[in-house]
Amino acid sequence: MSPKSDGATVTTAPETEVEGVDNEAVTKNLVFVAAERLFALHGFQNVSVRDITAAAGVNLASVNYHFGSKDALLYEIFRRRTVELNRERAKKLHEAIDRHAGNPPVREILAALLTPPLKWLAPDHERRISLQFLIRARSEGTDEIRKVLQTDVTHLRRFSDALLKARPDLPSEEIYWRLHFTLGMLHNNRFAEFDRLNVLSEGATSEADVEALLNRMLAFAEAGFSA
Amino acid sequence: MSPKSDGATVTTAPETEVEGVDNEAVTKNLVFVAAERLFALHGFQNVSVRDITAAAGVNLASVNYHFGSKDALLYEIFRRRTVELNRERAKKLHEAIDRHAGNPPVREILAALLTPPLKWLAPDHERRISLQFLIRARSEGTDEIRKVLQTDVTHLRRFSDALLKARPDLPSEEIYWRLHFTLGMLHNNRFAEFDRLNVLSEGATSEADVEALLNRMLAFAEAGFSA
DNA sequence: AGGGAAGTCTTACGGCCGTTCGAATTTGGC
DNA sequence: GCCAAATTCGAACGGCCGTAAGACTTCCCT
Repeated sequence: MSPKSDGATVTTAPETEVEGVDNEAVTKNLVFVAAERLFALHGFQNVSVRDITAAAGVNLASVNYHFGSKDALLYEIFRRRTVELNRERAKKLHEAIDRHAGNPPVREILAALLTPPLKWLAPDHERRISLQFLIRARSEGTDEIRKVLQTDVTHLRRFSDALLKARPDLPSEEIYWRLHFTLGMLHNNRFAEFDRLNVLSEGATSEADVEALLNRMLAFAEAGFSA
Repeated sequence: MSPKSDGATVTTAPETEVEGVDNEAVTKNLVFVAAERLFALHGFQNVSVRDITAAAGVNLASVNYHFGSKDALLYEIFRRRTVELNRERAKKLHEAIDRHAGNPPVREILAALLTPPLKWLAPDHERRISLQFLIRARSEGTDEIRKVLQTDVTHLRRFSDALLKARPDLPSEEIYWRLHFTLGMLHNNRFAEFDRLNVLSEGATSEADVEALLNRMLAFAEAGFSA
């Protein structure tokens, strides 16, 4: 039987790295990791199922057997990484809310939004490629992914609500627009854009120091919210 | 003979709209306009040569006859629109430089950078679809386009130089990063992102008022540069 | 040890793609 | 009106793609 559309058969957290010893679903993980990397580097349309299975060292039919289709594979990677990233963000946001009696300042809200993805961006972080994947999937994904992005704003609303409370003096539309701008800054962090920036600055900029990049982005965005 | 790789045969400004009456290269223009629209709406990989020629009402072979290949068609659209946009930006920048004795303030530099694309974004502007095309081509384009974007930073350097002069107190790397952030805000202006924003704000935001959007972006970015 | 489920493998089908070719047609100069 | 060049047209070629079918192997449970 084909294990399509289960999502719950693997009970013990199907992480990227195989836990402990070789257990079940080794092939599925190999496909998942290889596909994520290739999609992130070359885009969804430019990577064939044959490319994925060859890079993973598994049989061609593995993608359709374990995920149902190429589209479903993309969607599953997108879903898992999005959930993972948003969980980190939500955790940081709630910590900030608790720390400030339910009404954290703008900078802390933005830090909860930006810190997780920027940490993933670190050169040695195991989720570095995942972040590139997510950025790409946002604009190059399938119709289903695009529909989810446009429809499901529950995660984002947590942050807009917090910002509305932190700056009740601002019109709500102003809050939404500035959040939109901030997200634009974040989503611009693609490898290609960094390369462009490095050429422009003649090597004076480096995205390797993500701590400094985070501080810069926070300072820029916070100032924008204080305008 | 096939008119590949000429670029100079049409001497009288091959604009989108056919000038005066029907002259030469009508088919080429039909293909150009149809391809630009389809690429902007659905992405390069998701639009076939057959889609383009069908939408343009011309023969299938027209793309290869007039442009050489599908890739070359994409590149020509990208090149023409980029030149057009950057010319408007450079004109505004030089006007600002003349107005301020060679050293315009940050806001005027940013206005020169952001005003042209935001004007194109107006609902009734004839370049509205061109801007969407350019934003898409930046991340989904061919290797050649990506190479040009990364290599040719001469246009961008005009703005970074002006910003360096306007804010000599800031470290140069700081200028480059903030310019990078500002461009990220700009490139986030895709239809899909506007839709998402509209859902989040429950209709409170509207991208139709590009004048207001420009002012918001300028205020945000200028504040970011003043941080 | 047996048997069924789960997974892997080879192979190939049908389809859409970009591109090309040669013929047909139109255009422009004389 | 003629001829040559430019353009348009119909048709097809070769190729890569996602997916499925069916045989085969491995694993696990009783």
